[in-house]
Amino acid sequence: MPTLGFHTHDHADCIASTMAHAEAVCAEKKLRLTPVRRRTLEILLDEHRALGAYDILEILGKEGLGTAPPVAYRALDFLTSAGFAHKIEGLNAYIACAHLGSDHAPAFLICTKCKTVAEADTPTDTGRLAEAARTTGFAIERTVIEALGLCPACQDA
Amino acid sequence: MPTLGFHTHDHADCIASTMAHAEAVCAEKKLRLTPVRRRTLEILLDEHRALGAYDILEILGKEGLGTAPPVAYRALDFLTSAGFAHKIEGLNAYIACAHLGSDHAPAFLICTKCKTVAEADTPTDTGRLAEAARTTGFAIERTVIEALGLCPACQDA
DNA sequence: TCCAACATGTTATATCATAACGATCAGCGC
DNA sequence: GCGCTGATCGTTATGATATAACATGTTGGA
Repeated sequence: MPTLGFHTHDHADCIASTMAHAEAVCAEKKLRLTPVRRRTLEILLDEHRALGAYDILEILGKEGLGTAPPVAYRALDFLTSAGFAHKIEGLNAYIACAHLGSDHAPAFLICTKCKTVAEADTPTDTGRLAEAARTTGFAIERTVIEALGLCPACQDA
Repeated sequence: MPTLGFHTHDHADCIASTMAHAEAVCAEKKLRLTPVRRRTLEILLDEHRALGAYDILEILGKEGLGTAPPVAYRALDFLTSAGFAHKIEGLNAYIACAHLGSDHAPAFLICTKCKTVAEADTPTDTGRLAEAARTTGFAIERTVIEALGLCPACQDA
Protein backbone atom coordinates (compact mmCIF):
# COMPACT_ATOMS: atom_id res chain seq x y z
CA MET A 1 0.00 0.00 0.00
CA PRO A 2 1.56 3.29 -1.03
CA THR A 3 2.10 5.97 1.53
CA LEU A 4 2.06 9.47 0.13
CA GLY A 5 3.21 12.87 1.15
CA PHE A 6 1.07 15.81 0.06
CA HIS A 7 -0.23 16.40 3.54
CA THR A 8 0.92 17.91 6.81
CA HIS A 9 2.70 15.84 9.38
CA ASP A 10 4.80 16.05 12.50
CA HIS A 11 7.91 17.25 10.78
CA ALA A 12 10.25 17.42 13.75
CA ASP A 13 9.31 13.86 14.63
CA CYS A 14 9.77 12.65 11.08
CA ILE A 15 13.26 14.12 11.01
CA ALA A 16 14.21 12.75 14.41
CA SER A 17 12.94 9.26 13.76
CA THR A 18 14.57 9.06 10.36
CA MET A 19 17.90 10.24 11.71
CA ALA A 20 17.66 7.71 14.51
CA HIS A 21 16.89 5.00 12.03
CA ALA A 22 19.79 6.03 9.83
CA GLU A 23 22.14 5.91 12.79
CA ALA A 24 20.93 2.47 13.74
CA VAL A 25 21.45 1.20 10.19
CA CYS A 26 24.94 2.69 10.08
CA ALA A 27 25.85 1.08 13.37
CA GLU A 28 24.60 -2.26 12.17
CA LYS A 29 26.26 -2.15 8.78
CA LYS A 30 29.50 -0.50 9.92
CA LEU A 31 28.85 2.59 7.86
CA ARG A 32 30.11 5.96 8.99
CA LEU A 33 27.59 8.74 9.29
CA THR A 34 30.15 11.54 9.27
CA PRO A 35 29.27 15.20 9.93
CA VAL A 36 28.90 16.12 6.26
CA ARG A 37 26.80 13.03 5.54
CA ARG A 38 24.67 13.55 8.61
CA ARG A 39 24.08 17.20 7.87
CA THR A 40 23.28 16.48 4.22
CA LEU A 41 20.62 14.00 5.27
CA GLU A 42 19.22 16.51 7.76
CA ILE A 43 19.02 19.16 5.05
CA LEU A 44 17.15 16.82 2.76
CA LEU A 45 14.77 15.82 5.52
CA ASP A 46 14.26 19.39 6.61
CA GLU A 47 13.27 20.61 3.17
CA HIS A 48 11.18 17.58 2.37
CA ARG A 49 11.48 18.31 -1.31
CA ALA A 50 13.93 17.64 -4.11
CA LEU A 51 17.15 19.62 -3.82
CA GLY A 52 19.92 19.94 -6.36
CA ALA A 53 23.44 18.98 -5.33
CA TYR A 54 24.48 22.61 -5.58
CA ASP A 55 21.58 23.74 -3.40
CA ILE A 56 22.84 21.40 -0.72
CA LEU A 57 26.40 22.47 -1.30
CA GLU A 58 25.44 26.09 -0.72
CA ILE A 59 23.97 25.25 2.67
CA LEU A 60 26.94 23.09 3.61
CA GLY A 61 29.23 25.92 2.57
CA LYS A 62 27.52 28.44 4.84
CA GLU A 63 28.04 26.05 7.72
CA GLY A 64 31.71 25.53 6.99
CA LEU A 65 31.30 21.94 5.88
CA GLY A 66 32.84 22.33 2.44
CA THR A 67 32.44 24.33 -0.73
CA ALA A 68 33.67 22.17 -3.61
CA PRO A 69 31.15 20.07 -5.59
CA PRO A 70 32.65 16.70 -4.64
CA VAL A 71 31.74 17.39 -1.02
CA ALA A 72 28.06 17.35 -1.84
CA TYR A 73 28.24 14.59 -4.43
CA ARG A 74 30.18 12.29 -2.15
CA ALA A 75 27.69 12.78 0.64
CA LEU A 76 24.82 12.17 -1.76
CA ASP A 77 26.50 9.07 -3.17
CA PHE A 78 26.82 7.69 0.31
CA LEU A 79 23.23 8.47 1.23
CA THR A 80 21.80 7.00 -1.96
CA SER A 81 24.00 3.91 -1.74
CA ALA A 82 22.91 3.36 1.83
CA GLY A 83 19.28 3.84 0.82
CA PHE A 84 18.84 6.97 2.94
CA ALA A 85 18.14 9.17 -0.07
CA HIS A 86 17.04 8.82 -3.66
CA LYS A 87 17.92 10.67 -6.81
CA ILE A 88 15.02 12.14 -8.77
CA GLU A 89 16.26 11.67 -12.33
CA GLY A 90 13.54 13.81 -13.85
CA LEU A 91 14.84 16.82 -11.91
CA ASN A 92 18.50 15.98 -11.42
CA ALA A 93 17.81 16.40 -7.74
CA TYR A 94 17.88 14.45 -4.51
CA ILE A 95 15.46 13.68 -1.72
CA ALA A 96 15.52 11.89 1.60
CA CYS A 97 13.97 8.44 1.60
CA ALA A 98 10.53 8.45 3.16
CA HIS A 99 10.48 4.73 3.84
CA LEU A 100 13.72 3.91 5.55
CA GLY A 101 13.96 0.31 6.48
CA SER A 102 12.03 -1.39 3.74
CA ASP A 103 13.81 -2.82 0.73
CA HIS A 104 11.92 -0.99 -1.91
CA ALA A 105 11.59 0.17 -5.47
CA PRO A 106 10.61 3.77 -4.90
CA ALA A 107 8.04 5.53 -7.07
CA PHE A 108 7.65 9.29 -6.94
CA LEU A 109 5.03 11.92 -7.61
CA ILE A 110 6.98 15.11 -8.22
CA CYS A 111 5.53 18.59 -8.36
CA THR A 112 7.47 20.50 -10.98
CA LYS A 113 6.41 23.82 -9.49
CA CYS A 114 7.17 23.51 -5.77
CA LYS A 115 9.44 20.47 -6.06
CA THR A 116 7.58 18.65 -3.32
CA VAL A 117 7.91 14.91 -3.72
CA ALA A 118 5.65 12.11 -2.54
CA GLU A 119 7.23 8.71 -2.31
CA ALA A 120 5.14 5.61 -2.88
CA ASP A 121 7.01 2.40 -2.23
CA THR A 122 6.31 -0.62 -4.32
CA PRO A 123 7.54 -4.18 -4.09
CA THR A 124 10.67 -4.87 -6.07
CA ASP A 125 9.42 -7.98 -7.80
CA THR A 126 6.08 -6.99 -9.26
CA GLY A 127 4.83 -4.54 -11.80
CA ARG A 128 5.31 -4.06 -15.50
CA LEU A 129 9.03 -3.54 -15.44
CA ALA A 130 9.66 -6.68 -13.40
CA GLU A 131 7.34 -8.62 -15.66
CA ALA A 132 9.00 -7.34 -18.81
CA ALA A 133 12.41 -8.12 -17.34
CA ARG A 134 11.42 -11.70 -16.57
CA THR A 135 10.09 -12.38 -20.04
CA THR A 136 13.22 -11.01 -21.72
CA GLY A 137 15.92 -12.20 -19.33
CA PHE A 138 16.86 -8.65 -18.42
CA ALA A 139 18.63 -8.21 -15.06
CA ILE A 140 17.35 -5.12 -13.26
CA GLU A 141 19.84 -3.24 -11.11
CA ARG A 142 17.92 -0.08 -10.48
CA THR A 143 14.51 1.32 -11.32
CA VAL A 144 13.44 4.88 -11.99
CA ILE A 145 9.70 5.40 -11.58
CA GLU A 146 8.58 9.00 -11.53
CA ALA A 147 5.53 11.04 -12.40
CA LEU A 148 6.09 14.74 -13.02
CA GLY A 149 3.18 17.10 -12.70
CA LEU A 150 1.39 19.45 -10.34
CA CYS A 151 0.48 18.74 -6.74
CA PRO A 152 -2.99 19.68 -5.50
CA ALA A 153 -1.78 22.94 -3.93
CA CYS A 154 0.01 24.12 -7.06
CA GLN A 155 -2.97 23.25 -9.25
CA ASP A 156 -5.10 25.65 -7.23
CA ALA A 157 -2.57 28.46 -7.34
CA MET B 1 0.92 -6.46 -24.21
CA PRO B 2 4.44 -5.14 -24.11
CA THR B 3 6.59 -5.43 -27.15
CA LEU B 4 10.27 -5.67 -26.37
CA GLY B 5 13.46 -5.19 -28.21
CA PHE B 6 16.31 -7.50 -27.27
CA HIS B 7 16.07 -9.49 -30.47
CA THR B 8 16.95 -9.16 -34.12
CA HIS B 9 14.56 -7.63 -36.58
CA ASP B 10 14.31 -6.19 -40.06
CA HIS B 11 16.10 -2.98 -39.29
CA ALA B 12 15.84 -1.28 -42.67
CA ASP B 13 12.13 -1.92 -42.65
CA CYS B 14 11.72 -0.64 -39.11
CA ILE B 15 13.47 2.60 -40.04
CA ALA B 16 11.50 3.05 -43.25
CA SER B 17 8.14 2.39 -41.69
CA THR B 18 8.82 4.64 -38.72
CA MET B 19 9.96 7.49 -40.94
CA ALA B 20 6.88 7.05 -43.09
CA HIS B 21 4.70 7.09 -40.03
CA ALA B 22 6.43 10.23 -38.73
CA GLU B 23 5.89 11.96 -42.03
CA ALA B 24 2.24 11.05 -42.02
CA VAL B 25 1.81 12.38 -38.51
CA CYS B 26 3.59 15.61 -39.42
CA ALA B 27 1.41 16.07 -42.46
CA GLU B 28 -1.69 15.52 -40.42
CA LYS B 29 -0.71 17.77 -37.53
CA LYS B 30 0.93 20.47 -39.64
CA LEU B 31 4.32 19.84 -38.09
CA ARG B 32 7.46 20.44 -40.10
CA LEU B 33 9.89 17.57 -40.37
CA THR B 34 12.84 19.72 -41.42
CA PRO B 35 16.19 18.27 -42.56
CA VAL B 36 17.82 18.46 -39.14
CA ARG B 37 14.80 16.96 -37.42
CA ARG B 38 14.45 14.25 -40.01
CA ARG B 39 18.11 13.33 -39.88
CA THR B 40 18.12 13.33 -36.08
CA LEU B 41 15.25 10.87 -36.05
CA GLU B 42 17.03 8.72 -38.64
CA ILE B 43 20.17 8.68 -36.50
CA LEU B 44 18.21 7.58 -33.44
CA LEU B 45 16.43 4.89 -35.43
CA ASP B 46 19.63 3.74 -37.02
CA GLU B 47 21.45 3.23 -33.75
CA HIS B 48 18.49 1.73 -31.97
CA ARG B 49 19.99 2.61 -28.65
CA ALA B 50 20.19 5.61 -26.35
CA LEU B 51 22.33 8.43 -27.70
CA GLY B 52 23.45 11.58 -25.92
CA ALA B 53 22.62 14.93 -27.43
CA TYR B 54 26.30 15.52 -28.11
CA ASP B 55 26.66 12.14 -29.82
CA ILE B 56 23.93 13.20 -32.21
CA LEU B 57 25.42 16.64 -32.59
CA GLU B 58 28.72 15.13 -33.65
CA ILE B 59 27.05 13.17 -36.44
CA LEU B 60 25.01 16.17 -37.53
CA GLY B 61 28.19 18.23 -37.56
CA LYS B 62 29.98 15.81 -39.86
CA GLU B 63 27.09 16.09 -42.26
CA GLY B 64 27.06 19.87 -42.23
CA LEU B 65 23.78 20.15 -40.37
CA GLY B 66 25.03 22.22 -37.48
CA THR B 67 27.63 22.19 -34.75
CA ALA B 68 26.25 24.20 -31.83
CA PRO B 69 24.40 22.39 -29.00
CA PRO B 70 21.04 24.10 -29.58
CA VAL B 71 20.88 22.44 -33.00
CA ALA B 72 20.68 19.01 -31.43
CA TYR B 73 18.58 20.04 -28.46
CA ARG B 74 16.01 21.79 -30.61
CA ALA B 75 15.67 18.79 -32.87
CA LEU B 76 15.33 16.52 -29.84
CA ASP B 77 12.77 18.83 -28.25
CA PHE B 78 10.72 18.66 -31.40
CA LEU B 79 10.95 14.89 -31.66
CA THR B 80 10.07 14.30 -28.03
CA SER B 81 7.21 16.81 -28.11
CA ALA B 82 5.82 15.14 -31.19
CA GLY B 83 6.20 11.73 -29.55
CA PHE B 84 8.73 10.50 -32.10
CA ALA B 85 11.46 10.09 -29.49
CA HIS B 86 11.81 9.75 -25.75
CA LYS B 87 14.36 10.94 -23.26
CA ILE B 88 15.95 8.32 -21.05
CA GLU B 89 16.38 10.25 -17.82
CA GLY B 90 18.53 7.60 -16.20
CA LEU B 91 21.16 8.07 -18.91
CA ASN B 92 20.57 11.66 -20.01
CA ALA B 93 20.12 10.23 -23.47
CA TYR B 94 17.54 9.98 -26.19
CA ILE B 95 15.95 7.20 -28.21
CA ALA B 96 13.50 6.87 -31.06
CA CYS B 97 10.02 5.81 -30.08
CA ALA B 98 9.36 2.16 -30.84
CA HIS B 99 5.60 2.48 -30.78
CA LEU B 100 4.73 5.44 -32.92
CA GLY B 101 1.04 5.98 -33.20
CA SER B 102 -0.21 4.88 -29.84
CA ASP B 103 -0.75 7.38 -27.06
CA HIS B 104 1.41 5.79 -24.46
CA ALA B 105 3.29 5.99 -21.20
CA PRO B 106 6.57 4.41 -22.22
CA ALA B 107 8.49 2.09 -19.93
CA PHE B 108 12.09 1.16 -20.69
CA LEU B 109 14.53 -1.63 -19.99
CA ILE B 110 17.93 -0.04 -20.45
CA CYS B 111 21.21 -1.93 -20.67
CA THR B 112 23.82 0.19 -18.94
CA LYS B 113 26.61 -1.58 -20.79
CA CYS B 114 25.59 -1.52 -24.46
CA LYS B 115 22.91 1.17 -24.05
CA THR B 116 20.38 -0.90 -25.94
CA VAL B 117 16.87 0.03 -24.92
CA ALA B 118 13.67 -2.02 -25.02
CA GLU B 119 10.46 -0.05 -24.92
CA ALA B 120 7.38 -1.55 -23.34
CA ASP B 121 4.31 0.59 -23.74
CA THR B 122 1.74 0.73 -21.02
CA PRO B 123 -1.63 2.41 -20.84
CA THR B 124 -1.53 5.95 -19.47
CA ASP B 125 -4.30 5.51 -16.94
CA THR B 126 -3.36 2.42 -15.00
CA GLY B 127 -0.55 1.33 -12.75
CA ARG B 128 0.74 2.46 -9.42
CA LEU B 129 1.61 6.00 -10.39
CA ALA B 130 -1.79 6.66 -11.90
CA GLU B 131 -3.44 5.12 -8.87
CA ALA B 132 -1.36 7.15 -6.46
CA ALA B 133 -2.10 10.29 -8.47
CA ARG B 134 -5.81 9.67 -8.31
CA THR B 135 -5.86 9.14 -4.56
CA THR B 136 -3.86 12.30 -3.88
CA GLY B 137 -5.25 14.64 -6.52
CA PHE B 138 -1.92 14.90 -8.29
CA ALA B 139 -2.06 15.91 -11.97
CA ILE B 140 0.43 13.88 -13.99
CA GLU B 141 2.03 15.63 -16.95
CA ARG B 142 4.77 13.18 -17.75
CA THR B 143 5.96 9.81 -16.46
CA VAL B 144 9.46 8.39 -16.28
CA ILE B 145 9.49 4.61 -15.95
CA GLU B 146 12.88 3.00 -16.43
CA ALA B 147 14.75 -0.10 -15.34
CA LEU B 148 18.54 0.05 -15.58
CA GLY B 149 20.48 -3.17 -15.71
CA LEU B 150 22.07 -5.69 -18.04
CA CYS B 151 20.50 -7.15 -21.15
CA PRO B 152 20.80 -10.91 -21.77
CA ALA B 153 23.73 -10.49 -24.17
CA CYS B 154 25.75 -8.33 -21.78
CA GLN B 155 25.09 -10.66 -18.86
CA ASP B 156 26.77 -13.46 -20.79
CA ALA B 157 29.76 -11.35 -21.78
C1' DT C 1 2.97 41.46 -50.99
C1' DC C 2 3.24 41.61 -46.45
C1' DC C 3 2.95 39.78 -42.02
C1' DA C 4 3.24 36.58 -38.25
C1' DA C 5 4.79 32.38 -36.78
C1' DC C 6 8.13 29.19 -36.95
C1' DA C 7 12.79 27.66 -37.62
C1' DT C 8 17.81 28.31 -37.76
C1' DG C 9 22.70 30.00 -36.69
C1' DT C 10 25.65 31.59 -33.26
C1' DT C 11 27.78 33.10 -29.00
C1' DA C 12 27.90 32.71 -24.48
C1' DT C 13 26.76 30.76 -20.24
C1' DA C 14 24.25 27.98 -16.87
C1' DT C 15 23.83 23.62 -14.61
C1' DC C 16 25.08 19.04 -13.23
C1' DA C 17 28.84 15.79 -12.25
C1' DT C 18 33.40 13.50 -11.81
C1' DA C 19 38.67 12.65 -12.27
C1' DA C 20 42.67 12.94 -9.82
C1' DC C 21 45.76 13.56 -6.00
C1' DG C 22 47.53 14.39 -1.66
C1' DA C 23 46.30 14.91 3.32
C1' DT C 24 43.86 13.06 7.14
C1' DC C 25 41.42 9.95 10.09
C1' DA C 26 39.39 5.53 12.15
C1' DG C 27 39.80 0.89 13.24
C1' DC C 28 42.68 -3.02 14.02
C1' DG C 29 46.44 -6.34 14.78
C1' DC C 30 50.54 -6.37 17.12
C1' DG D 1 51.43 2.97 21.68
C1' DC D 2 52.89 1.86 16.70
C1' DG D 3 52.17 1.28 12.24
C1' DC D 4 49.35 -0.63 8.62
C1' DT D 5 45.22 -0.28 5.77
C1' DG D 6 41.25 1.41 3.85
C1' DA D 7 37.85 5.00 4.10
C1' DT D 8 37.11 9.81 4.06
C1' DC D 9 38.05 14.57 3.08
C1' DG D 10 39.85 19.02 0.84
C1' DT D 11 40.97 20.96 -3.35
C1' DT D 12 41.77 22.00 -8.21
C1' DA D 13 40.53 21.28 -12.50
C1' DT D 14 37.70 19.64 -15.99
C1' DG D 15 34.04 17.08 -18.29
C1' DA D 16 29.17 16.50 -19.60
C1' DT D 17 24.62 18.13 -20.16
C1' DA D 18 21.51 21.90 -21.24
C1' DT D 19 19.60 26.58 -22.09
C1' DA D 20 19.35 31.91 -22.60
C1' DA D 21 19.39 35.33 -25.76
C1' DC D 22 19.29 37.49 -30.05
C1' DA D 23 19.98 38.10 -34.93
C1' DT D 24 18.71 36.00 -39.34
C1' DG D 25 16.14 33.30 -42.47
C1' DT D 26 12.00 30.68 -44.13
C1' DT D 27 7.17 29.46 -44.69
C1' DG D 28 2.50 29.86 -45.54
C1' DG D 29 -1.64 32.34 -45.13
C1' DA D 30 -4.41 36.95 -45.00
